[in-house]
This record gives sequence, C-alpha cells and structure tokens, in this order.
Amino acid sequence: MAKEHKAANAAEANETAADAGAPLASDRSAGAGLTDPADDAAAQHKDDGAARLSSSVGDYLKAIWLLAGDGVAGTGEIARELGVTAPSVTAMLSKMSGAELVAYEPYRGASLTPAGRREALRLVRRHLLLEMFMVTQLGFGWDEVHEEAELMEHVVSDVFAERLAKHLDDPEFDPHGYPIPRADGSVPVAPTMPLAELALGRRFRVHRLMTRDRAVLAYLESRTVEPGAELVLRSLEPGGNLLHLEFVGIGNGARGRKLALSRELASLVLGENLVE
Amino acid sequence: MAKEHKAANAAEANETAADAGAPLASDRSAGAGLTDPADDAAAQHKDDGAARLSSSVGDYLKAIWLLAGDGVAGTGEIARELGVTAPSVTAMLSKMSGAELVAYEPYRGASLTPAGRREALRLVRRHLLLEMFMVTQLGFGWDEVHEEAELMEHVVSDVFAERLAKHLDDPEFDPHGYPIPRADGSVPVAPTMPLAELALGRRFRVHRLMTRDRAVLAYLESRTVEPGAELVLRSLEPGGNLLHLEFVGIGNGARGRKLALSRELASLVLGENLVE
DNA sequence: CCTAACGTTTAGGCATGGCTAAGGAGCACA
DNA sequence: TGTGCTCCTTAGCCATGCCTAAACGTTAGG
Repeated sequence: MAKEHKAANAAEANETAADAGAPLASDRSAGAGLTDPADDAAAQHKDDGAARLSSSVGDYLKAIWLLAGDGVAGTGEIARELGVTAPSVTAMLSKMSGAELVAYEPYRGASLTPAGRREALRLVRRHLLLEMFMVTQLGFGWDEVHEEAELMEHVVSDVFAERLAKHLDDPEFDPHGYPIPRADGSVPVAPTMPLAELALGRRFRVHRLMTRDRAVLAYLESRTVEPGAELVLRSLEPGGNLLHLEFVGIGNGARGRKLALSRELASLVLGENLVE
Repeated sequence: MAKEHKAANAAEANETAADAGAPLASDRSAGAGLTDPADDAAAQHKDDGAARLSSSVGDYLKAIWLLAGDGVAGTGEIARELGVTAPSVTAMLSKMSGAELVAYEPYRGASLTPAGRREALRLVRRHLLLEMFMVTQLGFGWDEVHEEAELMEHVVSDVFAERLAKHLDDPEFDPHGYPIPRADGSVPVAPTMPLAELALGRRFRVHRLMTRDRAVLAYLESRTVEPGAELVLRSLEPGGNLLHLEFVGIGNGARGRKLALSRELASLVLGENLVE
C-alpha cells in the first residue's frame, strides 16, 4: 500500500546544506521579499528559530515533505495523508502561507519555504529519534512506535531531541535505512541503487528498505534483508521476475544462506554495488 | 548528582490499595447516580475506562490532586496553579463535573471522583517517570525537566509509561522522595516526620524534601540533604530556630559533616526517627 | 469549442478552551 | 443584622482547527 514517497536522491544533501546554512533570514527576504506588514508576524517566527508552531501546522509541513519533498503537494493529497478534508487543508495552507512556511498557489498546491522545510525536518528528526529510542531502549517493536512518536515529536524540545540523539549515539539512518535529518537541517545521503538492478554475480550491500509498508518491512527483516546485509545475485528466473540471491555479509550470521526475492520487492531494497 | 533512591519501604502500599482496589464503577454509580439525560455523554467516557481526555482536562485533574489531594480545591487556587483565569476554571469544572471526573459545588470548589483521581495519578506517574528519565538517562538537571515532562505526560501511552518505568527499574519515589503513583493507582507511602521535630541526640533518615521550590531543593541537595541521608540532631540554637545536625549516613560520603539548618527548612525535610 | 467530471475553494458551523467585563454569593466584622 | 470585600460565576467574545454543503476552476473528451 503506502508506497514510499519522494526519491530522496543523492544530490539532495548538498542543496540542503545550503538552505540550512543560510540563517534563513537572507533566503526569505530574497525569495518572498515582501515589504508588507505581515512581515512582522513572520519575523518573530524566525528570530528565535520557531516561535512554537502548533502541532497541526507541523503535521502539514511534515506531510508536504513526505509527499513532495522539495516539490509541490496538492490539496487533496495532503488531505488524504493527514486524514482531514480538503477544505481544512485549503484553510490551513492559506494560513501557513501567510506565515511564510509554505508557498501556496490556489488550485496548484503548496511547497515548503526554507523555513517550512526546516521545521518539517526538525519534526522528522524528532520522530525518527523517538522511534529509535522506543525500539532500542524500551523494547517496542517497529510496528508499534509510529503513532506514539507522531504525538511526541510535537512536544519535545530541541534540547531533548539533541540529548536523545546523543544518547542513541547520533544515528544518521534509522534501522530501515531511512535518513535521519541532522540538527543543522542537512540530510544524510546513502547509495540508492535498487537491488533489482544488480547484475548477475555482483555483490550488493543493503542500505535502505524503501517502503513504509509494515508487512513488507517485516517480511524482509525476517529474512535479514536489512541495512548492512551483503548479497550476491546468483541467478534470475527466466523473465527476470525472481532473483536468486545469496548472503555473503560479514556481520550477518546469515552468510551463505540463499534467498529468493521478487523483482517487485527487490526494487524497494536500495544499496550499492560493491567492487569485489 | 541525580541519585537513585527507590527506598521502597516495606510496609507501604496498603492504605492505597484500598482506594485503588475499588474498580471505580461501583463507586461512581453509587455516589453520583443520576438518571438524567446527561448520563449518555458521560457514559461513553466510562465504558472504555478513559476515552482520551484532552490534555487540558488532565491539567485540571492534576492541579486538583496537587492542591488538595483527596480534598476540595477552590476555583481561584486552580486558576493560579494553571495560569488561567477563574472563569475558565468555572467553565471547565462544570464540564468535568458532567463527565464525572470531579464533584463540583459552585462557590465551594471541586474534588476528584474516583475516575478523576485515577486519571490524575496516571498523569503524575507519567510526569515523574519522564522527569526521572530525562535526568538519569539524558543528563538534564532537575530544574530543567518540569515543563517538558508537563507536555509529554499528555501524549505518552500507558504502554510507553510502563516500559519506561521498567527501564528505570520501577522507581517508587523520585529523587526528592516524592512518591510516584503506581500503575494500579496506589501510591507508595513513606515516613513523614519532619526533621524539625527530631529530639536532641536522635538519629533521622531523610525520605523526602517536601517542597516544589527549586531554590530550596537546590540548597538542600547541595548540602547532600536528600533521601537516604542520615543525620543526628546535636543541638539547637536557643529559641529552637536553628538545628545543628551531623551526617551519620552510610551511603553518604558526607559522614561526620556538620550542618546548620533553620527550623523552617527542617520542617520541609521529612523522614523517620531511627532507633539506635 | 464546449461541457462534464473532478478537484479545489468559499461559506457557514461546531467544539474546545481561553479571555474580559460585569453581576452575584458568601463571609467577616461592626 | 446589615455592609463591604473578596471570590466566584454568568455573559459574551475570540482563535484554532475541524466539518459539510455548495459554488467554482481546470482540464480532458467529444
């Protein structure tokens, strides 16, 4: 079902380092440089980094990020993602547009401004850190933590998030390989070649399971197809819809084990082609 | 700094077992048994044990508990505690009264019903557990965690709270000796004799610093007056307004150290008179 | 080029939870 | 037994964020 979203591609992180580096005052005045009174209200939000956005606003920002990344997300799309009706989205987008968090064009959709993007990444970061904490320290399963992190991400402070990050050893990727935005607003990058495109006999290291579908994640993990695992493509079923793989990973207790995987799932497994 | 404690005393848990034992269904129907139409709305809230109370409602319940425990809290008192105006409190109390969370008598005040008490304790438990986590695992200072826990306590689930409790080793008291309500709704008890009432030459073990004043807490802790510390009253200033004490504790590195304490502060230090 | 279908926006409401202003209860002291 | 004074409540209002119903833009097919 839920297909992963945006193809966070390699190039991404640099571009972001740029926005993030920009103290975001210059950006805005250039990009949306208005001289109207509304600027005042907006200014407050920036000076101190984020004058407490409501959690609803945060949800919208995050939804836009997940749906479109740096592109444009449509009203209906956002409504579906958040489980609200389209009119609610229209109203909220107008408001957020006024606060310079999104660029909104009626009937077209909304995209994140640098400030909105920054806030969205802050939330995603919190979300992933909280999930990791719950799983690694409290013993939750990966399928139990999403909703709770969803709530908590809106109330934890910057300081809490950073202390938690340190407590977790500053992870850059979650256990499925999903990149955890950094505190400075940049996003770690990782190899993105789909396992499905691996050539015969070549060796592949898994970096990311590109899906939000829990059944798929659970299936892959039960077979130790997870970040760090190394595989070799031994053969293909005629037609190419089934891959016969073999584990060759080192840390993996699975060395030598065989694995059959459909092309469909293999295309969700991202990683890199290793030189032997 | 943050010292563990969990001096879970032997006898404890009984008194509370009584209240908590009451499954709160019987209580309510007997106590407030109305037959009017409003019952419907209220009924929904009870059937499933607590149909997600808003965080505001929770704040009110907690405030009443902190201010009055099982007694009656006045409108103004609650308003001050929560930082809202009196009319807001009146309105909220009426609503909560309808939901059978408090017993509200206009112009008199409100007290918790069993259901309200249960919810208040749930929140207090979460609050204290979160504070302990932040301090002991994330390295926060005790004076930094209150507000954040205040926010988080409203969003963490039962399961999260219990897993966190286990992660923290099921503490029964926070580091200031404040009792942490148990998951079953009972409250640990500890000795409550004020240090100020100690007789000359007698030995005293600190169990609790009975104040929320941060300056006082910091002052006492900087002198290692904290749960577990053991002191002997050596002499009194004429008039009895100053106590000359000496540390005799075992776990305490402070053994033999002298301490002068005003009667005022000594009355905030609760504990027990030890037989020598 | 026009029109139907779809998605989006406007209009009008509702619930929550807060506020100020103004009137009423309760109590203490004369 | 009144008379203040304090505290509490009632009345009326506002902001947020959601909803439904209805009008409107956009776009693709005839």
